[in-house]
Formats: sequence, structure tokens, C-alpha cells
Amino acid sequence: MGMPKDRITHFETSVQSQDPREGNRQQIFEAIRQAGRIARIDIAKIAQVSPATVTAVATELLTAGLIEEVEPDGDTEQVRRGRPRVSLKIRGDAHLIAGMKIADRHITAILVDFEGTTLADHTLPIVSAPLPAAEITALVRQTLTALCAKAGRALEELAGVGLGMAGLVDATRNFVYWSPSLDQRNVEIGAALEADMPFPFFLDNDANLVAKAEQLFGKGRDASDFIVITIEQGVGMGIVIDNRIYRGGRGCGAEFGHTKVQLDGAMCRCGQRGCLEAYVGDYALLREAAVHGHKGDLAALYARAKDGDKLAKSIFDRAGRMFAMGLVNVINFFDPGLVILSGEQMALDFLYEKEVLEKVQASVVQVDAPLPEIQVHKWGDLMWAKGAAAYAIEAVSTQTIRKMARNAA
Amino acid sequence: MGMPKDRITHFETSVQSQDPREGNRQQIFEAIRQAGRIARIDIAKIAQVSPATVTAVATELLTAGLIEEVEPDGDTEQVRRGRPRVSLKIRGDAHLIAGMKIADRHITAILVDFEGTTLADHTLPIVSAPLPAAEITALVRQTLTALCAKAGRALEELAGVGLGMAGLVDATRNFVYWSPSLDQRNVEIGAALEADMPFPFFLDNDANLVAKAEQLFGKGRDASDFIVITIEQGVGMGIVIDNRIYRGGRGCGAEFGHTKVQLDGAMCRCGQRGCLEAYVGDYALLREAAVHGHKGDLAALYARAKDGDKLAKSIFDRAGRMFAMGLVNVINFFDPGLVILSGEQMALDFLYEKEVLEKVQASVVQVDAPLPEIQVHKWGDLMWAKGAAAYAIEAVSTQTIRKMARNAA
DNA sequence: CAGAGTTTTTTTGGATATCAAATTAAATCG
DNA sequence: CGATTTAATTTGATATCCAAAAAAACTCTG
Repeated sequence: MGMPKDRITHFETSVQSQDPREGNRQQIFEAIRQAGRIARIDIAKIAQVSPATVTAVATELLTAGLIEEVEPDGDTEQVRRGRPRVSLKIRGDAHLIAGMKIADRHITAILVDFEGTTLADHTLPIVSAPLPAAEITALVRQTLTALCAKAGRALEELAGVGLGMAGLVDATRNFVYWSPSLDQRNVEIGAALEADMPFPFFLDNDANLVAKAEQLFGKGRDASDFIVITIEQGVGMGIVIDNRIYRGGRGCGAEFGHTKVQLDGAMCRCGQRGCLEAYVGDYALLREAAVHGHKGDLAALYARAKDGDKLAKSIFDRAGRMFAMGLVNVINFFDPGLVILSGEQMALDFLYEKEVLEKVQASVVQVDAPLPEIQVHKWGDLMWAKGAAAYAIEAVSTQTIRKMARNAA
Repeated sequence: MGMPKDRITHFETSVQSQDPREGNRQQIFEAIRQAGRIARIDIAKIAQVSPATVTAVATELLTAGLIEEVEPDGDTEQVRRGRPRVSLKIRGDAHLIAGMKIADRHITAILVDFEGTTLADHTLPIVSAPLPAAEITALVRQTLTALCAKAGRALEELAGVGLGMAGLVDATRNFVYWSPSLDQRNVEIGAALEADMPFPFFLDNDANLVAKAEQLFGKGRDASDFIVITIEQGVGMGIVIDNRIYRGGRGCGAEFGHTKVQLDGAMCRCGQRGCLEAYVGDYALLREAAVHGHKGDLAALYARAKDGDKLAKSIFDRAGRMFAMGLVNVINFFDPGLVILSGEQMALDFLYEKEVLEKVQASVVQVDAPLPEIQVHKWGDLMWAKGAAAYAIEAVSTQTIRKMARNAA
């Protein structure tokens, strides 16, 4: 019953290109995006192609309006003599992009230009979740309309929208196996959205989008392989291998929260036992505290622990140790050079405590090679949406350049 | 202290090619190897290139002596009319290859031609392990000499040798961080071997070589992504993603045996607690049995369990459940389409029991997509060496074709 | 300030790769 | 034996890519 052998695993490689120059176009465009501003001659060095080819491709990209020429960046070491360099950069006006995340209680959206510069943001509260797909579609449209209005742009101007959701999302098919936001399983949500609005949607699991944001703007900028762990309601993970997001065989990537950390362990929301989430998720912590009569939310519980309450402390303590164990397994499996712990909930920073991370480093398989770096990156609500926007920018770039090739022919 | 950004991760992509045709050469050669015998026109279809290009490349490969023309395979659906197809196949005589595995008590080696046909095999007992690198080198030479003698070939005829070892091996650098066969850590064993013998060595972790064997000859032939779990003294794992062996950031791949399955759990040989190996390794099982006065080896203990001895049974039972838990984590992390449980020790087949595997399937994150297939593949001693040979064939092919390109220019 | 020097970018010319179409080759069928 | 069919090769055209040359656009120096 296996899937077809040549099945498509990554969006990036989803179409067998006919144009022999497309690879160079993508590579040169990507070099410009990554550098911000860069002269042709430096592109030639980075992309390992001749200056002549860079000139040719750059001319195409300029004609297509995807990039523009600018004065070289002031702070780059300008050569004193000779013909001055002319820098290239992505043309912000080329496309209008939105990124959004559907969370439990609200939808956050951000409007960016093609360079990634923020033009507006908007948040729409959700009164009740989960919802049917049709209502999600309506809410998305509503959010995007308001978002565009804020920046004085029309909805129709959008060239693409990145959309992050919690749950099991197959990004290659814009398909949702399951999400806490949806009241049914196995939804062709991408098709529903694209039927309603005249631009492409790029769906992904929210943790993958954080990984994408870290890769483009954050701590993963200089790494080709890293892992992002996100902590929110649940625990999520995004894996970047060889500069690409790893999605596994079924397209929905790894589920860190449902890693097993205890044989026949605590009951998890997913119906199985011993999942990490059943030890570190907020509901899991409160469940334990409730046994001893604690009422109130996680913040209150955490405050009690900080005040020295032994019971509260032991709850967080165990969660921290379980988290460390899960993290050790991730590292042992993937052996990444870098692990980024990324979250917005300050309430859960007990998981990031120094001793937890030291425990992790000590428990990884030891060799005489540098241990994986573990970095903690806290950020705000909008970063999720920003990751979605980044994903959409990448997807639209790829598609545009691909189309460009076809039009040229 | 990170490694350089553009560091080489995979042998296959280790050199930035200058020759624009090299990609086609490799692809067409690989298509021939995979098919066994195949006509040019079918290569064109598979490799997505025009028949003209296939003709050109095939002529090159024929001239270089890497392939040869043969009558089409009888059992392939021969077209009745028209010009008959001429099949191409790898020329077995092109190169002489050896594969070998260094185990605890013996070295197994196999001599194959370039097609993978076995020409001879040889086993050399090791009197004591671990050994210094110099002695290992001497034993390898001794084994290879005897092996070649058996087939009436000279040692110097060898074009490459694949070598599998247990432990932490960096295949990209032919470097051993640690191995039970070596009496010291961090050994440049590849350099030592190549200084002693006039052909290249291709080192790898033994589990990766089993994965390679499964990919080329075994149950992984039709899968682009799968995982192999090997059970011998320890527990090993080989991961194939996108047709390539995944080795992680430090080049030595994942260590399934040291996955943590229990917080603050049983003491492992590696000095840490809660490793899977500390629950399913033979020494772990015997350790438990010893508490109750069991003397004798694992086979005896297993026999007792089969006879209904409750104590013995409970030992294997727990080991099976721990193994299942580790396997669930592997699957949750990598989401492979196929998992191959591969081993030679019948004594450990309790791990493969139906109920263990059913437990695994039930504990994986559930989506409405086919569950990963789990296959059990038992094989003999020589398969390890065969995997090593397969790895060497691949490496020598790549290198030869690359050299061909340079000579042409 | 003119020309020499330097560096970047573009243009030019040539070598190749690849493909579509045409041709040749080698068989079967009637 | 000619017609048909299919495979493989050759031919001719196109396009990529690069090295080298040329042009462009500066600075420096006497």
C-alpha cells in the first residue's frame, strides 16, 4: 500500500524543471535575499557561477521587477578604488504578501512587502473553537480584508498568503489531518481558501513556520541544519535539514509533543500514554496541581513554585526533567548543530532553565566533537505570523521565477 | 566553535562538480545499476532525458568499460515488433570490490565484482578486542589477502573496500570517534588503512551499511525513505532519507541504542541512565536474570521464557515494551514509510513479536494516512559485509565517473 | 586635471550539452 | 519482399555558460 515511489516530498522540488537556467535563477535570487544587498561580483563568488552569468540572470530578474539596483550598503567594506559596485536587492514592491496564524483564541496576521518589511498587522479574536472549515475560511477572509485595509491596499493585491495552524498539517498538499482549530478531521483547507480568494495559500504546521522564521530572520540564519522547539499550548518542533524543512514521509513532520517519555505513562489528550505533552503541557501541570487543591492558572502555580512552595516546585521540576529527556532524544536522533528553544509564553520558561539545558548536554551521546548549541529565543505573538509570511515569500518567489522561465520560452 | 558553514555532509555531494554532464552520467549509471538490465529507451524514460543523451552517455560509459551491452532479459515484457532493444548492464569485471565488517570476535569479508556478484568470502577470528589501530590494520590486510587468494585475485586488483564497524563512525571523514573494536578513541583509521594498502577505504557505521544493503538488495529497494534497526550486541539504526543515508550534523548518525526510554533509568554501558540499550541489550537482560540466580547465556534465558518461566518471561516482556517505545519515537520523529527490523540473532526475536509491533503501530501519531510498514528481515552473517561491499561499489562508481569527466576534458 | 591604475560590469566568441526531428537499423507481419 | 514497427543514432538548432576582452566608472598621483 505504499505511496508512489516518486512522490513529491518537498514543495521546493515539487516540479521537475524543464528550464536549465531555473536553478541559477533560484540560486542567485536566494543569494540576494539572504544578503539583503549584494553586488553582482559577490553573487558570482557565493553562487559559484561566472560574473557573466550573474549579469545575464540579474538582467532577467530586473526586467521581471523582482529585484532592483541600489547604492551599496554603507557599512559594508567598500573598496576604495575601481568601478564602484552596484548592489542588488529584492524589490519590496514586487509582491504583497501576508502571513497569518490561527491560534486557539485569535487569528494573527501580518502584511509584508516582498522584502519582508512589515506594512501592517491585525488580530481577530475567535469566539469559539474548534470551527468548521467554512467559518475558518470566512474568518481568514475577514482578517485579510481588515489587514489590507489598514495598509490601504486591496485584498486582490495579495500575491500569496502563508498560513500556520497547530496540528497535523500536510504542507505539500495544503491539507489538514487534524487541528484544534477545526471541528473535523481531514480537511482540504487549502482548496477551500483558494476557492474563496484569488491568491495562493501556503499552509504549514505552526512550528515549521517558526523554523522558517528562525532560518530567515532569527538565530538559524547561519545554520544549514537546526531544530526549533516551540512551546505554546502544546509542544511543537520544526526540523531544518540541509536548509530545507524536513516533513517526513506523510508530509506532516515530527510531533515532538507526542514523543513517548514514559512507558505506560500519564494519559495524554491524544488518547495515548506517556507522551511528553502529558508531562509538560499546561493542562498536565494543572492536573497535577489540582490533586493538591490548587486552583488558578499556570502563572499562579509558577508563582507559588518561585516562592518556594515545594509541591509546586516538584511539579515543574519533573516537567523540566521530562522535557530534557525528550530533547535529548531529538538531539540523539537528528544530531543537529543547533537547537533553538523558541516560545512566547514566559510562564513556561522553567523549561529553559540552565540546569535543564546542562542536563541535556550531559545526556547526549558524547563524542569529541562540539556539542549541539542550545539557544533560547523568546519572541512575541507576531513572530508566528512573520514565519508564515516568510514561508509565503519563499513560495511566491519560487513560483514567480518558475513562471518567468516558462514565459521566456 | 561551529564547523564551517558549507561543510560537507554527504560523500555523494562532496565535490562541487565542474562538469555539466556529470549529473547525467551518475543518473544514467544509477538507473542501469538499479534496473540490472535496461534498454536505452527505458533509461530515457526513467531519467527524464532524451534518447539522444542516453546514447551519448551510454557510449561514454561503454568506452570506459563501466557497462556492457547484453541481450534483453528474457522475463521482461519484450515488445514483439520493431528493432529489438539492446540492454545495458554494469560490467562486473570493471572493478574488484571488497566489503568487510569488524565485529567483536571476528572479521567477515566478502569479495564481489562491480555488479555485486559474490566471488569469495572469508572470516578471520579475532582473539582479543579491543585492539590498537595498527593491529586492526594488519588484520584487515590479512583478511583481504586471504580473501583475494580464495578467488585467485591479487590484493592490488582491489578498487575499493567498504568497511563497517560498530560504534561512532564519521563516514564523511573515515574517522572513528569510538568503537568497541579499537582500544583508543578518535582514530584516523581510514588514513591508517590507506597508508598500508593501495586502494581507497570507505568506512561507515555497521548499521548504516545494513541500510545500504537493504536499499540495494533488500526490502528497501523500492523505498526512497526508510529506517533500518539492527539488533546485535547493541541496537543500531540506519536512516535513509531521499535515497541517501542520513548522518546528522557530526557525521556519525543517530544512536538508537542510546535513546532515552526511562527518566533516571537503568545504568547503561555508556555511563548514562535510561538508554534503550540498558533495557534490551543482552548484558541488560542477563543482569536482570542474575538477580534471581540465573546462570547461563541469553539463549538459555530465552528458552526458559518459552517454557513458561514467569520471571524470565517478564524480563523479555519489559524489554519488548521498551523496544516498542523507542521504535515509536523513531517513527514519530522521522515519519518513515517503512521500518525494517534487521538482525541475525535469532535469540532476540522476542523484540519482533507480533504484539510488540502492533503496540508500535498503535502508539504512533495517528492520521488518516497509511501507517509506516514494519518489516522484519533476518539474515546471515555475511549481509553486513555485503552492505559494506554495496557501499564501496557506490563510492567507487561515483569516483570513477567523476574521474572520467575530468579525463575527458 | 590628465592619464594610470583598479575594480566592477558587460559584451563577445567559442565550447558544449541537450533536445527535437530526421535518419538509420533491425526486427516482425502479412 | 515490402510495409510496419520500434530502437538507436545522427543531425541541426538552440541555449547555457564561461573565459577573455572590452567597457565603464571610479580613485590616485604627479
